[in-house]
Amino acid sequence: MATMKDVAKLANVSTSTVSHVINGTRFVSDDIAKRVQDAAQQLNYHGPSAVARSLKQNCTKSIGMLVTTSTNPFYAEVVRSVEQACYQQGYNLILCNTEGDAQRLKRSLSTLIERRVDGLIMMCAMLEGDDALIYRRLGGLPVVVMDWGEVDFPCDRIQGHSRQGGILATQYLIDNGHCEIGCITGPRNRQQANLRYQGFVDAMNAANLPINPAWVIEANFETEGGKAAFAKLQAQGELPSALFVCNDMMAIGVLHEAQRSGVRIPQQLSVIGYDNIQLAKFMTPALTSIHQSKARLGAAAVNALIARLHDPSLPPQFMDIEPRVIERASVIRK
Amino acid sequence: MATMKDVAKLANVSTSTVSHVINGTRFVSDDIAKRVQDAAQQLNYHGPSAVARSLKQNCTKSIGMLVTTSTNPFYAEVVRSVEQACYQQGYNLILCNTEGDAQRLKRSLSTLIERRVDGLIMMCAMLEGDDALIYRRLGGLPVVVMDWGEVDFPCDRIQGHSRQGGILATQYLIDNGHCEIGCITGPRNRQQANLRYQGFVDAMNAANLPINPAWVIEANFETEGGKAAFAKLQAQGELPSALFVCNDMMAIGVLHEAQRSGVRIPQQLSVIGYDNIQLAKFMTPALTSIHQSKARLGAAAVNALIARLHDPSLPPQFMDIEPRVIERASVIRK
DNA sequence: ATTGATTATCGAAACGTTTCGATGGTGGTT
DNA sequence: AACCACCATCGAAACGTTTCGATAATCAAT
Repeated sequence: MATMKDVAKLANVSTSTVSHVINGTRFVSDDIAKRVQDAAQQLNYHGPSAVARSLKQNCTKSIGMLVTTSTNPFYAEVVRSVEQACYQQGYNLILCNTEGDAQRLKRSLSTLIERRVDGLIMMCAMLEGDDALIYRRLGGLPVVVMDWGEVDFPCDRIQGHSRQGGILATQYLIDNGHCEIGCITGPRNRQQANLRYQGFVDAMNAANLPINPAWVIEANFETEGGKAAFAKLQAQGELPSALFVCNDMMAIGVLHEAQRSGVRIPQQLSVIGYDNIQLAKFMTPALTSIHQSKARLGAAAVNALIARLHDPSLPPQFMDIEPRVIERASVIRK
Repeated sequence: MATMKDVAKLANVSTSTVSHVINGTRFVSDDIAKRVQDAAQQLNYHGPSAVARSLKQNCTKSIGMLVTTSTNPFYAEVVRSVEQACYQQGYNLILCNTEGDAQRLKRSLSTLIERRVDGLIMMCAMLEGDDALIYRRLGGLPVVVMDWGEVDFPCDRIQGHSRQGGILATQYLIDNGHCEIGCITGPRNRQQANLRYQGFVDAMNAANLPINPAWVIEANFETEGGKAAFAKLQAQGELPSALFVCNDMMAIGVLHEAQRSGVRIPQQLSVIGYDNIQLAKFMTPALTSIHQSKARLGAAAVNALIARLHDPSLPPQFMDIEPRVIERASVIRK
């Protein structure tokens, strides 16, 4: 692959001149510029090597993203919007799945650091205990955290406004005349999962409705988990009249299991989900859900990162994206 | 960030020695090794800069992937398996969405080349006409194509065995006693879409069944497209007794629209999808589908790429992944 | 004529590694 | 004592850029 040197030699100018012509970074007389262009063309020179450039400029114009599983539709949509924002800002995205594996998270983090990404977006469970020492390695690398967990290193945070979302969902059920409301939560040790549940509690309390502990089930944010949770709920006897399921994937599992066991939704049981993934509207019945803009989440993360690149002294930023209810067919007025 | 030079200075050895100690690339006496380790620790040195290393070694240990939309569940699963394979082989994945935009494809391709990725995986519609000139830029960069389209530059190809899959799906419907079979295809200018349709035609012909052109509808592989296609089908009058929908996303649209307009599936209409995306089993009714292993597709692509890196003289490779029927509840025996 | 400002170009160092051909020291063989 | 082989380490060049200070030429003002 041809280099600037080659071009310079052929055009009989110095490499610096080539660099300036290619980048348009300072004035070069017309005929020399042309000579350089021609030489470049002739040698099939295509773009300065980003790796050499990065070495010299000490910045790679790339950002790393750690995500639990990029196939989860919610994550997938966020990843996509992150990539989109990167593209618009001239950055590239290096994507790493952790699959919930601490070892893999550590190794991926290390390679991202070695690759000298300019910043990091983390949307995955974080390391705890001794493993967390690895964050010391970051050495001032800007990080945006998009998910649960307390973090003991300085970073920016972008989140859905989960507590408010939980309230919104529950209130919506209440407003539709439901009093017996259950909740299928995500893993409660994850902050966002817990906040959604807290929102549920808040709304129930505010409405003076009792919470039946048998109707509160902790699951894993996966479809299978939702399925299992519903089976468990059903095995216990009496069903509530409505269910706040803390993400759409679990809600899909609930819908499926309900249908399988002859419980009609929404006639016998109303269900509201959370995340409003793209497929929610195509479920039968179409899933009522709490929408949080994945596009805004992703864009906000990238923007926060880049803002910090420009001014590393910025105080840690927190940003919540407002949720709202999307009414569809899985909740019935009682 | 500390460099090898710094470590070398502190440990009073040459940078080359540091390099060898860090990489374990040749014997170094114990005490010197220790001195180096200590110095590294003290300076908080973490890993050689991949960018400097890449510059010197002329290989980046990273591969680029161009994909139409990473949120599409099928693509998402393939991307994930690609990333997984990369991780296992010590590579990183730079992901770029094209969103079906030729301009964006071109720009992404350019930056990937400038970044000197070691190889490229393309799972997106390709450029045509003048734009295709850009492939000349590749200059010997190994490319694996995972999708439709004739390609006029040398590359490896990994694909689902779409024609066979189409036959499989159709034959399954026939085996279940269906004679009036329709087909909702993807965009026929895409090779894979067309092959699936061809498989449909093959199987129908082989069984001496007539193909009713009114029951063959071309759509766009999206949920909305499936929905629209079904609406169109229905507007035309008589429905077939079974439908081969050429991907699961469209099948989901069909299921949804059918339910909305009171057509019972599978009682009135059997449906078989294609791809067997993760959510297929959670639809109501659970979607019978043609499975193609996304994990194997992704792994095969990465392996082909890396094989070629090791031996660039390899002849172009073609690889098909075998499809098979996954029986669920959306097809009924007639 | 000298100086100064301006313009057009160049040359060399630097970025952080890896690599390869020295180099100097040690011990064993003749 | 001279030679050789081997070992541990070093030094310098190279990778492909960018950047900054230097240089040379032109022209205007003193």
